[in-house]
Amino acid sequence: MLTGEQLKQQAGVRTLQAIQSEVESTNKIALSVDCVIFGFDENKLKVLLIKSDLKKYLGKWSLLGDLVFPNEDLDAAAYRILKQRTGLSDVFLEQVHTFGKVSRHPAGRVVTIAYYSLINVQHHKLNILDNELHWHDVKSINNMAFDHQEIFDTCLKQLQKRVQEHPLGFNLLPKKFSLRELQNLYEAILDFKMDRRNFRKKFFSMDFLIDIKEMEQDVPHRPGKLYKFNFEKYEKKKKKFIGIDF
Amino acid sequence: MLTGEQLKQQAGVRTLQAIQSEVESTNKIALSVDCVIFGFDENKLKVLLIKSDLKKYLGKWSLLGDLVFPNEDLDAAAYRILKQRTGLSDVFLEQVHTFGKVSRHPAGRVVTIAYYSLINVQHHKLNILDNELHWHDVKSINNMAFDHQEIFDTCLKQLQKRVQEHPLGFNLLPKKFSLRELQNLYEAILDFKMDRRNFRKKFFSMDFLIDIKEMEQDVPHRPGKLYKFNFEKYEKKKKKFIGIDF
DNA sequence: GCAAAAGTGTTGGAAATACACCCATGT
DNA sequence: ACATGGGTGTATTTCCAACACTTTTGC
Repeated sequence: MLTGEQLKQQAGVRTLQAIQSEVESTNKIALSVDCVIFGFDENKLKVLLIKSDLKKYLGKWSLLGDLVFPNEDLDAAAYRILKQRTGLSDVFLEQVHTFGKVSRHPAGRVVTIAYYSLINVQHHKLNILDNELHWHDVKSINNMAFDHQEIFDTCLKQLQKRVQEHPLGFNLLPKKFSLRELQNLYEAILDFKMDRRNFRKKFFSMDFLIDIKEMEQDVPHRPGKLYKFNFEKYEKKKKKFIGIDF
Repeated sequence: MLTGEQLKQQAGVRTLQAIQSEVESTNKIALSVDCVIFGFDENKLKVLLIKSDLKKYLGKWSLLGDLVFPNEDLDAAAYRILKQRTGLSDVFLEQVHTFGKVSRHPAGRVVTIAYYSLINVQHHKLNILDNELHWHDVKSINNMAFDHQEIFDTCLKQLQKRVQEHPLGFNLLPKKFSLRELQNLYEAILDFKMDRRNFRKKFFSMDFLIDIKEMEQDVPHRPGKLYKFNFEKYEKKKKKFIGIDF
């Protein structure tokens, strides 16, 4: 059992000076950010990975990440990585989970904050400079470096969940898209086929798709209408209670 | 524009030695864990807070937290805090989000990982040793120390969401509970009234409640049946697809 | 004219909602 | 007897799932 004083000592009832001295001395840990960058291409969900060059993980793929600078916000670090690797700003980014097992990194204690990001591959295509960087089909991902497999799995699950609750998916598509593309996207993310008629009914009944009076071009079949997502209208609607369901 | 070499340098394509030296030298940040500890008492959702003793936040309430030890897993740090403050082990704990604004803490750069925890107040009642520690009705929480208001709000929203999707709520109740207590719990967490008959129908149709053939004692009205939640049966059921809905 | 995907409605079942009365217990 | 909450059933509506044919375009 702890004495009251020890309890106070250990539990944060310290003077600012005491905390400051701890912060400045012993209890420091390296912090990194890792980004699971998703793209959608050829009707498949892809993820951008880089080859690890550490001997321990030679030839394995790893997520894009970097240490967080001491004077840098966490989100800013994630955006920095995205900018460096894809050339894109203003991309969708969401923090998912922080991974901090003591020995997760061979270089010492590194706690990493995982984000996932959704980008439009069309915009990005010309910006891959580094030939160690590749898009991978999410279905073929296994055996990554470090604990990146776990991080990736967690982020993919998060994406699958979120895409059903919020209109995130549109970040993976061009501004103008057909309903077929939208359905292909959902099928790729969730990994199962849906009924085409019910899918359309669902989205039309939400009433967030704007018919922009344009058609697909250069398709070898009847062209479909193109739509934009009405984010403003969506934002105005306050989120409803979903209901207990487990 | 960055050169290829700079890009490599900045983006993690470094030797292990280079990373090690960074990890060991400059890019270190203090890490803490903050716990939003929820309880349920007198039909109200409560949260356990401590009075801040920093001059800057004098008299304001703050979450229970502490720095993470360099050789300690993140979850272990959170459990340590819970054990110290409530005397309880084996409590429900879930990581929610990591907060890392550069100047969020007056003592320097401290990134904090927020958890929420659900405890059974009955078990805990005798273990509050520290008189700076108090249960607060969540509805009356405002103006906390540091950025703890934001952390608290985030965790409460997370709880509200999760409790609708998973059987977490039972962690706040005694092992044996009546349906009335269960409904009161949901109403307290979600902050609205539900129809009693439909609530019962819902839970009975899930078929996870075990009738333990006991009745409430010492109630000034007709006693209700007591139930336990069948976690094993729940675990066996694989999670279904929910459906697109936003 | 043929291949390929676009576009379109109906129906049946399941689940959610709204709603009112009798029952068991303590005082 | 009465006050309090326990326990139950039904009708209505809403939402979801299943399902097939005609149309438009490119080749």
